[in-house]
Amino acid sequence: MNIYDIASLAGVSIATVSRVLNGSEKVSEKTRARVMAVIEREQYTPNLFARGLDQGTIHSVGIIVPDISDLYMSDCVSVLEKELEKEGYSCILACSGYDKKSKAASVQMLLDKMVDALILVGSTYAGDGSDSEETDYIRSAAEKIPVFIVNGIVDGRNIYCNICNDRQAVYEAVSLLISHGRRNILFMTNSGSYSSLQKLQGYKEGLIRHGIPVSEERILFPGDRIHAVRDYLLNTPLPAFDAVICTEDFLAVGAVKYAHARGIRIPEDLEIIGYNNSSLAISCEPELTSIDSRVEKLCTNTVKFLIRRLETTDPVPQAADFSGILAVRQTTRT
Amino acid sequence: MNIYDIASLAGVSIATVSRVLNGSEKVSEKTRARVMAVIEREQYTPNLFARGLDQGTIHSVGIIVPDISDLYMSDCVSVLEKELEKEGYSCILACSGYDKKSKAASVQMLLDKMVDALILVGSTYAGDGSDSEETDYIRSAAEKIPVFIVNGIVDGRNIYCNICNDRQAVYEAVSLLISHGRRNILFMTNSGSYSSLQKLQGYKEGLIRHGIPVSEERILFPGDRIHAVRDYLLNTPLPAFDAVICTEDFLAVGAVKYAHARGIRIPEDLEIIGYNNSSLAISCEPELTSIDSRVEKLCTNTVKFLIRRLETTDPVPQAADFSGILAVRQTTRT
DNA sequence: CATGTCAATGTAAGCGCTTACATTTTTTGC
DNA sequence: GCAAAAAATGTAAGCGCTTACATTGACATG
Repeated sequence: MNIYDIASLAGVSIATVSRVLNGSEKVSEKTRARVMAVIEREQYTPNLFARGLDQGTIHSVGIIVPDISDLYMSDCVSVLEKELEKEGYSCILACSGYDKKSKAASVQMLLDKMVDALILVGSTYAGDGSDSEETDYIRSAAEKIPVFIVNGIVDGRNIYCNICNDRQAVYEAVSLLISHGRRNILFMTNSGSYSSLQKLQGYKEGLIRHGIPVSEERILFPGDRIHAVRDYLLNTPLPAFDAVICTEDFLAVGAVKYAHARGIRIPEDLEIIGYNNSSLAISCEPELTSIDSRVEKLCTNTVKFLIRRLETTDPVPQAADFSGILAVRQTTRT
Repeated sequence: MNIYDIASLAGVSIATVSRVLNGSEKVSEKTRARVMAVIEREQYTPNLFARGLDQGTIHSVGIIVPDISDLYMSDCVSVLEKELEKEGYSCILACSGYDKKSKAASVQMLLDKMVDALILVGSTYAGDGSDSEETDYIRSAAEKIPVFIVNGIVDGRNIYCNICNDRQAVYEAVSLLISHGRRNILFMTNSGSYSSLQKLQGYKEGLIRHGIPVSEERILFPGDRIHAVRDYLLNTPLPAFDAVICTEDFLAVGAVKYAHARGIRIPEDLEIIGYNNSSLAISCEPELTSIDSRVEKLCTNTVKFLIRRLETTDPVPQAADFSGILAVRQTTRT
């Protein structure tokens, strides 16, 4: 069943059917009704590829996430999909994994699918200083279609970033803990991503601003050496540390677990702050105080930028950042 | 840059370029090399829509999940995407929400996108008995393209289901608890989905087989009445219940929380079993014993069925079921 | 009543590919 | 060295749309 069939059934030309389909004005009410009736009756839907061939787009965008099982990323995808659907775009999902090679492969795969734009969730690893090498595949994709990054920064033409101001958020978290009398605050992270670095930066600034020296041994990377960190948390006599800021809620849950194992009271003897304010934060015991990284805001704004970029000629900001918000629960004092 | 450009740059006809592109045998090595060189140099990728127009497919499948933020579903999508990508199919994701209307809308949306098949994750609600009405939109989609269901059952032509034998898994969990001397086992669920009903069935069968009467007041639906359930768990004097089987890990985490609040010892006084063996199960304290619902197996098999259905004429089973496996951790005795 | 306007509709040329069929070139057997 | 077979390549007809441009016919104007 194609446009010719519909045309002959309705006794009009294909051009008229096409006009009805596309809501063009130049059709009399009478014919429009007749054609619509046939379309309805036959349950006709136009062939998307034919339309795409003519127009160069089928209104799809590629979304790349390293790991869709990650709570933060699935939250992002959830919001992105909802917003894009509203605008008539479909989402082609690619789970890239974390290494550069496979990310680049996912980008290429989506480019081949002729998506109108690319959304990358989660920042690139910038920790090793080879930032420019890490992101060259992004820049090269951006030569063809606009690229939008949620929670990461890559600069370049046709690349648009939306980030949560993690540095500021952690800075404020540190300040809060210090106002509670904490002096020995640990920082725990498991990645060298752009946002993790920002968080670390906020941590350091927070300490320094309050005259507390930064000690490298209070910065923990369980990803690298899970056992060392475990031993540290289980065996270091208090109050060698009296608070922990984690860059992921699940790290905070881990910290809670070790503290419980030692009989440390939370939040009296130890305050713990997680990150992302995920569902984990409210389903564990005690409920986690956590920094809300504004997923909803970041993602709706990303789609706003995307639509503006694709469908208007209005200028689109290269970057937007939003402030994190501390959701206070049971692992910090009030 | 299109196939004509490549053809003239390489000094051949477009048919030859097309043959090179599609790996057809009838091209001499010499010309193939020459054409490939030009393709490479110009970074040419064929227009997918043109190809799709001719062949009627661009090798995409629609995946519908009620909520991608749900751990179970994102796990499914992760596996599905990985497997489909291997086979050269891309995934168009739709987050449908839970109600029938919007599920039907998502189905229609993906049908319009001309996907080759549909994968529905999570069962339909069959709890109200109106199963046939609930699933008619699935059957009508199945008239056009094959539909694959992960963890749910809808029967009909061109519909293929992969499920975890939840009934059996819960039956075995109940048996285990009874072998530990438990008699007052609660069952907690938050949905009326097909799989929840199966779990409930397994629960009842387990009790009956061991001569324990089924008591309706031991079957809890926090979704319906969260406060009533909360009160029950917080105030009912033990040993009115001595074990809980939950149809979701997060329900189990909630149960742990209430038990801790009362100072109930786990697993000595109360054993708790969760479901899905999610990352939640290992990140909480104590770690949850949980029923593994075989997501990996279900999803890889779904893709296996799908590929066989789309690319061969071999018959494909209408349904496959796999057994759940109990992952024993700290919330049950050993 | 001839003519110009304008709204409604139709005609046909792409969009960039694949592929059946036609044509040319190479190989093979004698 | 030639005919026939085989291999390589080319030509052109779609695939199902959109849309610029052409045509038609109704109506108003002088």
